[in-house]
Amino acid sequence: MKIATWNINGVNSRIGHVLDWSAKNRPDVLCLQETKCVDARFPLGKLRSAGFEHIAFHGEKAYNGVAILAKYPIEDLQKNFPGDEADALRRLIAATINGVRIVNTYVPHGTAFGTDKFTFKLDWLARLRAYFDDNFDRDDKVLLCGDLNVAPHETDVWNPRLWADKMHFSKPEREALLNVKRWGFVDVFRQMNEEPGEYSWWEYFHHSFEKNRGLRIDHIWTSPALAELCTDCWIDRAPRALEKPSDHAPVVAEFSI
DNA sequence: ATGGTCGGTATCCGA
Repeated sequence: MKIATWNINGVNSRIGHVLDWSAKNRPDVLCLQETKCVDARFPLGKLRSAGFEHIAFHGEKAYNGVAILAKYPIEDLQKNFPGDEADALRRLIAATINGVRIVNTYVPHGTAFGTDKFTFKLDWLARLRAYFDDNFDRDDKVLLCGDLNVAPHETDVWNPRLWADKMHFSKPEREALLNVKRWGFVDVFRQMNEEPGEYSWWEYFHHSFEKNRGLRIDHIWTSPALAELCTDCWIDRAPRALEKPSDHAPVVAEFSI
């Protein structure tokens, strides 16, 4: 079973890239973030034609939005945290597919230190941890993926000294994300890859991609039980080099399921 | 260490 996560930065603007990449890489599940469209504008027909018979999505006008595209049936679909208001930002969608509980998230960016949006980011990550405490068992097959908007370790940042006090790598953000990880998650990308210089996001400017000045902020984390079944995990940089790319690259994991 | 660059239904905002 091949599961991928990709912040697409506008699913309608990037539909060609999604279709091409899916045809070539044939994921069984593709989790998208930043679809940036209301449900009525979600390109359901095109994605169904691409072989994703089972699709769940949860979007809003212009911002946020998450989706799960799958070749197997989707069970126990959940949108946002239990108890969220109906108008809460669309940042989480979860489903059980082939016995794997998949939680696809677009963690808040944070915008700037000292703002309400930064507090919202830290609070959201605390809620994410509580959500796993309340609803999940480490002995089950559990997978958290998405744009987690934090690079957890120095090897996940092209220049840790420069980024030490910047958004995505500040101490409070790293601590909040590592607190989620302490639920019991295994970072399956790091389980499979120890080398530095592997990133999933590069700024659009300063030729960041060409210089490989990026951050690893898109992740696939699993429960220990599922990590044992992981056979490979990689970041596919190819779509980031295309014309009009998303600023993020897909992260892919394979499991012997 | 900056200036720059995207998408959205937009002429700024969020990233």
